[in-house]
Amino acid sequence: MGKQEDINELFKSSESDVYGEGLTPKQKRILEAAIQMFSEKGYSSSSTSEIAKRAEVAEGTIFRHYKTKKELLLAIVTPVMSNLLAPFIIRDLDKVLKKNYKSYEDFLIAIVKNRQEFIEKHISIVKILIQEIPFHDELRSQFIDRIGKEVYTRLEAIVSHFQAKGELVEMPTQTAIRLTASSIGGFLFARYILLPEHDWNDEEELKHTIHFIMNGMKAR
Amino acid sequence: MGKQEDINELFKSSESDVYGEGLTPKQKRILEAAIQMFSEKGYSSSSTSEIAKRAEVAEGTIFRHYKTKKELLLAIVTPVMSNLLAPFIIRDLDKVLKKNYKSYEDFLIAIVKNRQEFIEKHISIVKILIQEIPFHDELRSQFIDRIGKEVYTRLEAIVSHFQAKGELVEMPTQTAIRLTASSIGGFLFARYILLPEHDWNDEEELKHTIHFIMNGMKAR
DNA sequence: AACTAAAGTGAGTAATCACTCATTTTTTAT
DNA sequence: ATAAAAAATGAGTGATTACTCACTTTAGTT
Repeated sequence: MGKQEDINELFKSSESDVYGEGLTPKQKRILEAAIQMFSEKGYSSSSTSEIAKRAEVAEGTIFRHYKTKKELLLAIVTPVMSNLLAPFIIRDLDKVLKKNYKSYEDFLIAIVKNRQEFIEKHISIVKILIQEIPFHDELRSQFIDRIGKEVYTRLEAIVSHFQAKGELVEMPTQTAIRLTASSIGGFLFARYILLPEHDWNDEEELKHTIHFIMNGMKAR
Repeated sequence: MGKQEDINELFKSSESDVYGEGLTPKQKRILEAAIQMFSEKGYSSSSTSEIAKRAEVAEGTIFRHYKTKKELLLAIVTPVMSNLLAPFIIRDLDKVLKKNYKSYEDFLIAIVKNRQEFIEKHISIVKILIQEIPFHDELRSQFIDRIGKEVYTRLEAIVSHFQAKGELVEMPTQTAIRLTASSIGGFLFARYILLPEHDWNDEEELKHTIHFIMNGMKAR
């Protein structure tokens, strides 16, 4: 059904390659098994002993690589958190906007298609992230401080940019961002979490969704 | 901060008054403690022993009233699930629509204000419901079969009604419902879950949100 | 007051939990 | 080939888990 996670690509090394460059085969199996279990049963209903069993590895091996169970969770979830919203964190955003996107609509289409690919590829981990964020302070503060605020700042700039061009109606940028994000987030949520088995026409739905946003906020 | 749950009102009796009419004082304290803990730490990270401690009750008392821990969860969550979407399940919907709401906009304003009150009152339990639905088959199937489908049918009728009046642009009703629900759900999510501490101007936000929906889907 | 049913108790149960560590196996460097 | 380092093991740890049960207390009825 869903595509397999590409463990190698996502977990290569956290920041630079200061940390070890590769993963042990068994370490990979541990991550795969943990991702499976966490997304199926939730973090705290998943026992390390069953993760070990699924990975066909001794339980001790898990704790050789990850000091605690929570560290294992963070190792899984942190890289997607960083990459999920990465496209929003760009230098010289203003130049990029002027060059690449002549309308808010173009910008939205590009960003959604791009993020949809990513989500599709890492849907299990995205699920875990969404599920566990409310219960782990480290996760929440990491998300809000490091990612959320930065992304929000960029989005503010983008919306202001197109408002100044007279393309979007004047309303608090905060509200504009919320409405845009809700519409797109609502689509992705319905598409991948609520009714993933439904027979979706992605192209068509995306078109409707973005037209809806544009009409809803169009300056007239 | 948040308002207290009104245990008495919500848990009076499941269906008719066939079941016992009231709750023991200790039973009430158990429910209050469990709601608190489940919403703070999640269902499976909450132990029955700590629930008992918070309720100042012997652990055995919990199991006198609820055979299992999961039965306790269902006792908490089922009544809000029923009441949350109850206003959508109305007989003679068409008459109600024609009499009470002359536009889709009026309908939306009424329904959102009504549901916002309910969510505000029972926000902890709504959180629990959202958190636990993915992990409990009984919950999910109950929600989809008994509530979801019925509500969806009504919404379909409502959207068709206003499309026929020429008020809404022609698009698949499914898509129209999704877009409407995303916009409103996005507001409620931001308002009560993502940034509950933010200084919200509810009236203003609601106005923007509904204008956004109306413009986005207006027939022109 | 006497009887009954329901409510409440808390010590006890087996199972499971995350995690440790002494030891063995495998990989790497020389 | 040999030594050193890293990876892997699995039996064992005390703590905690959901749940039971024989028993006591409370509430309601006559």
